Amino acid sequence: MTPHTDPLTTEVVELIGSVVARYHEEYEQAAASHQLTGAQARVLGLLALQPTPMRRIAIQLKCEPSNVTGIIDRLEARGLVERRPDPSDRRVKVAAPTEEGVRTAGLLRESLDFAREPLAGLSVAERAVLRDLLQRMLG
Amino acid sequence: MTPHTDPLTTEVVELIGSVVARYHEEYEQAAASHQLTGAQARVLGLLALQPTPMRRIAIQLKCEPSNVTGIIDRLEARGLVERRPDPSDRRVKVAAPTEEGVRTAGLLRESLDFAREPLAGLSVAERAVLRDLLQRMLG
DNA sequence: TATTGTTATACTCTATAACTATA
DNA sequence: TATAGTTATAGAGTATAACAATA
Repeated sequence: MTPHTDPLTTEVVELIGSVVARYHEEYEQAAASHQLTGAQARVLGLLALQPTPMRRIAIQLKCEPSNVTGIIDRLEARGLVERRPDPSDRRVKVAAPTEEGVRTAGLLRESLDFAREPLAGLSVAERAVLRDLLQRMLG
Repeated sequence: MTPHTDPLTTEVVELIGSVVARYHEEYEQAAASHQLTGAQARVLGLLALQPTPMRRIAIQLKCEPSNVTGIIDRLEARGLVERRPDPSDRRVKVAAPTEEGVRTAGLLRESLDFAREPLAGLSVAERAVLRDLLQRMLG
């Protein structure tokens, strides 16, 4: 019922906190190495998977739609993203990465060494166990 | 050498991304439930462990010292933190939580359900395995 | 001279509310 | 009338540079 009171759980909680801190640090660093903010890098990563309407970006970022306007504005000013009309609904604007945007998203992904490097220290079997435990943690 | 190219590692990397996203979401939510921003909650948590000079807070937050001034200003205006002189060096100001700050930090810690709830689904042995794998990942 | 904390400035992200153009 | 996107506004975090007080 209250596993957070036992020392083992506390230890795991703190380790997760460390993983989160490290992940963020390296993510921001990777973004900065391409002159992008974290939010810009996140959006560019999304769009590299699939061109996306403004509204949907806001949902995926869990932020207000008005914020997306600015983020896309800045990515567009950098030539990494463009707004396209949606033929089926003229209210909608679909954000899509330009060629350079796709390239930058690829580099960004490669420079995210976080998981690659530390996971190299784990065997295949251990990585499989980690995957299963994380999956169960996330429900 | 390049474990990120194999599907298993990719899966683990994505799971870690999910853990990070969920951790942040719940952290911000817990902070907001006490009318605090994430940065304010983080600093209050630090100070609850130990009163800390401004400079040191900046180092622990990995940000510029000038930012800490504003964060402490806002916590001080809320009566959660106070600045104390350091008798041994009159340049230094030590930020310390007030009584209410200590109380708020405690409530904050309790409302961080993130790890408590999902970890309840793992057995003690599984939590121990998870702890060991995370420790090795973090080097 | 070097260090601590602050101020001033500028940019980005964030939420809220009001607006427009479509539907 | 409802929805998609934008604009306007205000608050918070961030970095940079310059400054006062102290070491």
